[in-house]
Amino acid sequence: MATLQDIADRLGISRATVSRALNDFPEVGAKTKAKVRSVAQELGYTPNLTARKLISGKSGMIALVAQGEDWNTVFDLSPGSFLGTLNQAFDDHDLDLVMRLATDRDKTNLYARLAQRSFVDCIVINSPMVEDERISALLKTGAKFVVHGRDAQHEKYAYYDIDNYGAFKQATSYLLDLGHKNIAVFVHNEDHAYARRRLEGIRDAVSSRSAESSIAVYKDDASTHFSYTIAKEALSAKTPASAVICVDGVSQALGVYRAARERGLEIGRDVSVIAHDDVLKRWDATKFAPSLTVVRRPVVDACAYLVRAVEGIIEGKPVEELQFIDTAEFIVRGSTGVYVDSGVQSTAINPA
Amino acid sequence: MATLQDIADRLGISRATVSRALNDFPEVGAKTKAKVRSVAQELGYTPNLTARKLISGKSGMIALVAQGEDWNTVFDLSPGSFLGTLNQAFDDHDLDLVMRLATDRDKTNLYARLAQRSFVDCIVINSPMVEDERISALLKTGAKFVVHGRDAQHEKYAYYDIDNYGAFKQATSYLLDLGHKNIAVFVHNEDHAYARRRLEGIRDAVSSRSAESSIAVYKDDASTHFSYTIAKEALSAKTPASAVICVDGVSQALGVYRAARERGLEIGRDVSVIAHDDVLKRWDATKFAPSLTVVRRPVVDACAYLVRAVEGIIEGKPVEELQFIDTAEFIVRGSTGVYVDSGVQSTAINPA
DNA sequence: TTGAAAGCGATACCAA
DNA sequence: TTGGTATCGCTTTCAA
Repeated sequence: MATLQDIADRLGISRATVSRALNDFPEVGAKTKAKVRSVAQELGYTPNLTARKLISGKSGMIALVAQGEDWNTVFDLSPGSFLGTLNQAFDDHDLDLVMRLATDRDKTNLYARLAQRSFVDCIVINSPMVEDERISALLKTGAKFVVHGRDAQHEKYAYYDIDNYGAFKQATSYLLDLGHKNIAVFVHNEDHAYARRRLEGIRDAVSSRSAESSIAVYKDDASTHFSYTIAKEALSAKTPASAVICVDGVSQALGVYRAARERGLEIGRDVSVIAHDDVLKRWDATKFAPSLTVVRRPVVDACAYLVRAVEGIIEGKPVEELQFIDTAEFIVRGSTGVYVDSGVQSTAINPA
Repeated sequence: MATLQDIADRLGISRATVSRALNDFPEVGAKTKAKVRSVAQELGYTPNLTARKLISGKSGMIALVAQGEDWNTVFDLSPGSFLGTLNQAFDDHDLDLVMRLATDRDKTNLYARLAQRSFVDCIVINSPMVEDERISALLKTGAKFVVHGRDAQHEKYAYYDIDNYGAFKQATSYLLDLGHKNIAVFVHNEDHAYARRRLEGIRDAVSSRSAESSIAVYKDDASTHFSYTIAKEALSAKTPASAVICVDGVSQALGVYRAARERGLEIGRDVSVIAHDDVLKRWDATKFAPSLTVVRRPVVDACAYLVRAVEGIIEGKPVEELQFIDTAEFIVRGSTGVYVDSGVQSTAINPA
């Protein structure tokens, strides 16, 4: 529990000098610095972040606040490996990322407390809803925050998002080009801003074509064994889907693969599948058989942008300079192929 | 950004009185309190936790620090629903739980910084190793911490643990009583203290019997599709296992069920399975077919104990009073039955 | 290059 | 019941 004063007493100098020495101020002489550092080491000194925060306003701690009843819910949307990368990115900039679960009870209250008066320098929230009250609350209190994703209601805040609309429009166009006419769309919750935008992209792609193609949206409550239940439905409908778009993530594709297998349908030939790639370690899109065509968020870039936005917010930059919309990659693999009439065998354009 | 002083100025009283009023001290009169509260409300006052922490030493924040490269690794050991319950328990005691991922780079350094000098009042770590350097580091710095689990090397710290040894000894005895002689044991990492203790319980149960029963331990690196690979091995060995104990969790049992099904073996009759129940929402032991016999940690109790230990540590109680070892329930369900000779059909003692 | 001293915003003790 | 004041540990002018 050594303090600056302890070091100062030991060396017979003032605590101001000790502070400057430890913070590597240029005016302090090399030998003074060395002496101070060695005593600091010896006493096991570590700066008291609380005192530092009180005077300088900075603690170096960032909070990621996730909304949900338990962490499983959160992780369904934002997988652990992403959070690991994010953690790393903050680490590299000497920022400590802590995570806080906000249950529905807290809702806006917690955010205000955390950001306005608490120890963290900035808070990060993710997966906003189309109309997100957390963002409203944070804006009202003048808190420092960054959003991973973007709602549809507010404008003046820092965010990083991908072009969900464009990416899913492109993916859908690709399916239409392959000749698919009945496309099933699986979605957990349309009130998530990202889901809404992806659906818009899908719908616009379809309606921009003159051909009589159509989509059927299936709600998927995330507890139905990786969308298996709705996949069975979609594949056995009166006009069965020849292609499925999984809006939320690759885990949904597991159910489609299983349902297709059970009906004797071959993925990539009889049924095409596209999913959003959440970069889950356990379900790697490239390990699917056949490998899965995906729309992918560039994870490392995303993390770098988020860190940049957080640093910008801390420095007080205008939010207009901290709004990033990235393009998502569309990666064609083996799970998509040209449409073939049901019952008719045909060669697919899959890679071997 | 109103401060105590702002409220005091407004009312023409001292900031000491305002502080007492807001903290509901008995000596402050009812009407003074009312006036103070109304002005506080009006100005949107919220206490500055940083200042409070500096003087009182308390912020009301607790950090759960988990070791692992990413959160997936962590969640494999400590599932999200448990953390949700824990979060709730701290909430109920007006404590904020934040989570921090510690990668191997940080290791002991982070713990020292976080606990000794930082904003949190206490830190919680979980799943300690048999010899855990985090505990060493925390003890050395005199930090306030609580362990979920218990290592085998240190003594004087607060913890909550279940009787892993006793529970798995009981479970193994049960299998032996049913006549099983070749028992396979699946384990991720024997260096985890809980795994070590469970294995000891299993071994002691076996060696306390005169009969010639034996166990075979299979290492399971958690990436092998829910232990399917080692399950195939265990069931097709020269002397195949008639019973499997999954040390780490119910997800391992998925692989056993699959491997058994593939070999035409019936779980609960040809192969008995016991797992530790990690209370994963997605893989509920009662939803297995047949339902899974488990050793179970009482989750709600565990959380309550952990909160109690944290509060005790904050109040400065001696750690000896904050060491809890709970019994784990052994719940017999349909996945365990009397041993039958291979090839011989027999009625099992399963519930219908 | 260094030291003295003024805060940061609360809490807590001692007087009144 | 209230006010004045020291304090928590640090950063940051202002002087020397």
